Amino acid sequence: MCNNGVVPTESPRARSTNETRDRILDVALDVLGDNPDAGMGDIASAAGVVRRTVYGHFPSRLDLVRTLTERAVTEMTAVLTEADTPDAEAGATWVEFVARLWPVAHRYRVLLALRRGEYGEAIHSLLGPLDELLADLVQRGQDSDVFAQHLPAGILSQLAYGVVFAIADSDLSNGPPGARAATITSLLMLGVPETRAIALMDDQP
Amino acid sequence: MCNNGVVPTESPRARSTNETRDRILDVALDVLGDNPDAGMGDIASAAGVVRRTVYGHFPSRLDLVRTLTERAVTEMTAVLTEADTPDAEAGATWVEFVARLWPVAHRYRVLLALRRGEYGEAIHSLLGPLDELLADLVQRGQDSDVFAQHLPAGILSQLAYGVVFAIADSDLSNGPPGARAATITSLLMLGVPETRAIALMDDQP
DNA sequence: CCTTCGTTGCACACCGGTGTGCAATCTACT
DNA sequence: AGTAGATTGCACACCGGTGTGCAACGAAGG
Repeated sequence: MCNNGVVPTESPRARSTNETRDRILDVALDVLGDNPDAGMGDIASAAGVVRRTVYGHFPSRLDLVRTLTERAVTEMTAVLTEADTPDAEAGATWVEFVARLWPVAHRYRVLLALRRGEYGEAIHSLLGPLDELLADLVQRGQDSDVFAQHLPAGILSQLAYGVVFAIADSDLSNGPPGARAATITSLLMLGVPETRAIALMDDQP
Repeated sequence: MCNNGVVPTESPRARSTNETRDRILDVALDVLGDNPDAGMGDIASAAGVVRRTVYGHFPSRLDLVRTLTERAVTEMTAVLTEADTPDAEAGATWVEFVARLWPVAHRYRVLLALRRGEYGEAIHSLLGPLDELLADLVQRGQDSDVFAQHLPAGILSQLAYGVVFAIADSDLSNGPPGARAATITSLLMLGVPETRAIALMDDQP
């Protein structure tokens, strides 16, 4: 146990272990993204591993999903804080946010389907804090008359980033057209006029 | 077999049969709406009938779902044709359409969840013709510069009435606020300016 | 060398939902 | 009364996914 360096250099043994664990998580996102009802066996096969091994890392299917969700929340929260410069105009912040969110939403598109059903409760609770941050952003936009007030911020934020996931989960999920569609659609839903929305998007390509 | 009247008066025997059949369908919408993964047993119980009886009317679960979908398509198509007066402005037609569509979308909200998964293909194919009608309406709106053209009509129509179902499936699905939220949100997505959208809604309350 | 630990390949039990078979029952119609 | 048809209450087989147990293998690490 010689851990002299400042960095907690993991033993090559543990590193290999974490690699398979991460690979399982990555491939699970992929497989479940295509078929949310895929079984542990399908995930294991796709990861080049035996079903039993998956259970070695994740005692139950719920554990797998929960870990996936935690990752998603972490990444999305990071994306939001990166994009959120409190003194900036809310519309510009939103554009920045969706641009960074897009690839993440595409990776975690499975959560849209898993939100309902068995794991819905677990997922929803993990998503809670992020929802609040989002609602705050929309609220700021409404306070500064950048976003419309036809709906309360809590609901409007849900709809706006719900549609981003919906588009990320649809056929046109690939490439810039999808990202652009998601951005402008959500902006319109937030009450940003079309001309203004387009201007915002062209500011930060 | 005395069928003298002009109306094909069904024998009270067959009528009673159809009643249970219809009750199963109605209650299935309700049960599946709350839990899309509910089994045939749950539906049977809720309908005050034994599981075996359900299989008497619908040989397989797929048959049940298909029948439900066919009903939905029929009702929604009717709603669309009622609201569609080809010479009217597209925005007003859309408002009229969503207003009539709302209760139907709420009843058939389960289709949103069932769209993915096993029955997705069957549902999607049945929904095809309706999708085309919807795309046509949106196209007309775009041609007359009432709807924005940031997205092709086929995609925009999907998003616009997808959000109606999404709201009908959400918590605020009950009462006028939900219907109003769905109408204005979809209008905004279609590129109708907020002030114009509100004016349209107030025209036909 | 020998231990440790992740991985493997079986095995198994369990569960829940699906769909079927069949005799019994009840009710409406003849 | 007798019959046809819907409903019932079991029974059963089947399937697929879940989660566990255990012996064996194989490579890193002391």
